[in-house]
Amino acid sequence: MLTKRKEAVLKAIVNGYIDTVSPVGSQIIAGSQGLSVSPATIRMEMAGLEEDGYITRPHTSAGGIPTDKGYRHYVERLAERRDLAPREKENIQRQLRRAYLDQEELARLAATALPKLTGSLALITAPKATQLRLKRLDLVPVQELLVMLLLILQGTKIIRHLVSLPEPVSQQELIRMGNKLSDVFEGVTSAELDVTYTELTPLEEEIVDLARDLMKAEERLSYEELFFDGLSELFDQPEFSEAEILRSVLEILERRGYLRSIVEEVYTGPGVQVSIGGELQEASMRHFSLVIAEYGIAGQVTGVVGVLGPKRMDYGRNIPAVQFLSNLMSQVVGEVYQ
Amino acid sequence: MLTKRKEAVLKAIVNGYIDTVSPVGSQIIAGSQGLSVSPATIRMEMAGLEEDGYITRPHTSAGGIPTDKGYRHYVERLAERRDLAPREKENIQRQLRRAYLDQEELARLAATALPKLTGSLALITAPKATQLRLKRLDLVPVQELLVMLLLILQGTKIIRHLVSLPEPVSQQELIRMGNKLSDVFEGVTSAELDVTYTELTPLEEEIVDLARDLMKAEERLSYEELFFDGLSELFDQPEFSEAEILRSVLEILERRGYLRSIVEEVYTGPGVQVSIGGELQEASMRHFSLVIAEYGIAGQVTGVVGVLGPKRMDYGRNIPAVQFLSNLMSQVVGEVYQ
DNA sequence: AACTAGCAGTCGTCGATTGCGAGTGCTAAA
DNA sequence: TTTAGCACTCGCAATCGACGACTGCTAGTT
Repeated sequence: MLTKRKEAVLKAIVNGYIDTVSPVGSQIIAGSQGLSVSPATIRMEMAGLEEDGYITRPHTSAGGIPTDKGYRHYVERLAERRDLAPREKENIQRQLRRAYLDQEELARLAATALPKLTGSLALITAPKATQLRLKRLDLVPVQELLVMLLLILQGTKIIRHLVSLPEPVSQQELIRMGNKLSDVFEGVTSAELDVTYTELTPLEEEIVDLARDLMKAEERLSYEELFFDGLSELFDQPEFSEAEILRSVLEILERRGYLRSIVEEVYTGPGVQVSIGGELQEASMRHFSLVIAEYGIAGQVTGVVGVLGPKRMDYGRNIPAVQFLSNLMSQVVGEVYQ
Repeated sequence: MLTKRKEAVLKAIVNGYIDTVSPVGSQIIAGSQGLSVSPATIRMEMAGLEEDGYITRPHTSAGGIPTDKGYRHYVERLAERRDLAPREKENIQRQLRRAYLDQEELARLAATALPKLTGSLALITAPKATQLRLKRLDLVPVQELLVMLLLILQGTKIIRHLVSLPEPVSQQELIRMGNKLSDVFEGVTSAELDVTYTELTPLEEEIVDLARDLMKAEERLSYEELFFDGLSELFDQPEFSEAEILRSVLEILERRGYLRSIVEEVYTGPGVQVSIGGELQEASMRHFSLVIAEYGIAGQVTGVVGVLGPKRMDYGRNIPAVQFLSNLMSQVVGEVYQ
């Protein structure tokens, strides 16, 4: 357990380091509010903090910088949360309102808004329903032996697939089939899409089978596509002035699979989650922190929203920002799903 | 006009610079094949080339590096085109085949394939039809007073839009309307979507009006979304080891509007177009070249495919690569549009 | 007249050296 | 327990010089 004063020193170090991106020495700490002791005393405390693993020093005679453990303590107990300004909130709200139809668009818009607020890279997955419901099924001719199967699902989601026909089918017939199948299976989940239900022609059965497979495949998908935005915001951070670090991050971002796994792994419960540096596994993430939260309707449709930034990001601001976006997106998604 | 030998020297300089990314001196040039004269003679030629603006020197006693003018001459007359290996072609073909339904997906896949081939960033727009044709119209209930209007267009494109109803309409009625309107207006262009055609209820008229507006708006859109991929490929290039340049490029890429305008401006005719450094306007593009080509069916559906890379990219390979992708994508798009 | 060998001179790069200043750890006194 | 003082440690930036890659020029060769 840290003493009150040690905590104050740690807080000053983290705040200072977030500010200046360089090791902070005892004199500067002594000058910070709430600590009216001499630098020498501070140094004693720093020695203690170093021993306990909250800070390190780049070299013998340099100031302290927080370790992952130090950041963690800071995030959990020391950082003062500063909510977004009402103006900022309204702005975002207005932007997201524009896209409550297309949920991918929603995610994309959110991904555009976040970086400016947080100085970090935004990571967002489109909302994903755990159970899909069919609202309508269409068959649209493309070529003589090729039709597009269109599954329109609850929540404005659409699945498309090309189907090869064994023999030509008239457009009238396709429309009839679409109407019939829509009629029979409206509002049904993938599990309930059963061909034994009614009397169907062989071709109709085949299409229903295909539709079920498509819906199941979609449900199995762990997450919708992951959007990110704000790379340049990230690159503005002084600690990333070396191209090497940037390169490694870029590589990871382009390997989307990895990011998805990180998002899933990190995510362990409701509310905003913070992962700092080494906590993210993967060596090249050493210099980064991730702040994420789930959004949507629990058990029905959910997605993930978060930011990836330098370890020394402004947690006090970013955590509420992610929180706010998560709530807002839940609300927007909820409107379409009732 | 350049003499044969001056051209040979220029070619050696460009090739050498592309290889080593550092100024190339007279001795190295003298050693290159096809030039059996002494370095001193080369120096004379180099002096001439410099005077004519084909090369510069970073400082008095350094080798030559090509200017934009030098590259231009190289691209147009000197570079030896080297086509992709059959193996590479097959690979790409196989990849693109997977997505001939979703044309956005097609663009995305192409954008993933190109960077590896060219060591550059890929830029691709999804195919865009100059004139849209309606294949089907659906009305799907979302909430009591909210329906989703779905326009299914030729070429598997879909437009979605939410419509607020003045009063509740039964699902049966919505389906009936969808079928009726699909029936009346099947295969029609936006210009022909005219409410005076048949007898329609006020609500139906309203929907047709909306559909026409949506299609027109879509047609007016100058280009579909622009995809890019391969940033890390770009960052591997040694001349971009300074973070400053990277930052400026990233900013431009995130300002998608600018890229779109560049693509449109640069594009002036059929075949592969090359723009080098300063030819791209915009100061921060000084170090880059763009190789782009149109694809699709002229006058019907077109998109743009290209790569953005360092000025010293391998033009001899990248130009055929872009050419190949343009042809391939034209073919794939053609299959859906017949 | 065209080419080349030779040479003096230019200029960037790299490594070593140095001085400076920020910041520490320790000791001894308050 | 706190603080003042001081010697000491390091990183950083600036300076310097040696080195070497090239050039431009001149004078001689083919």
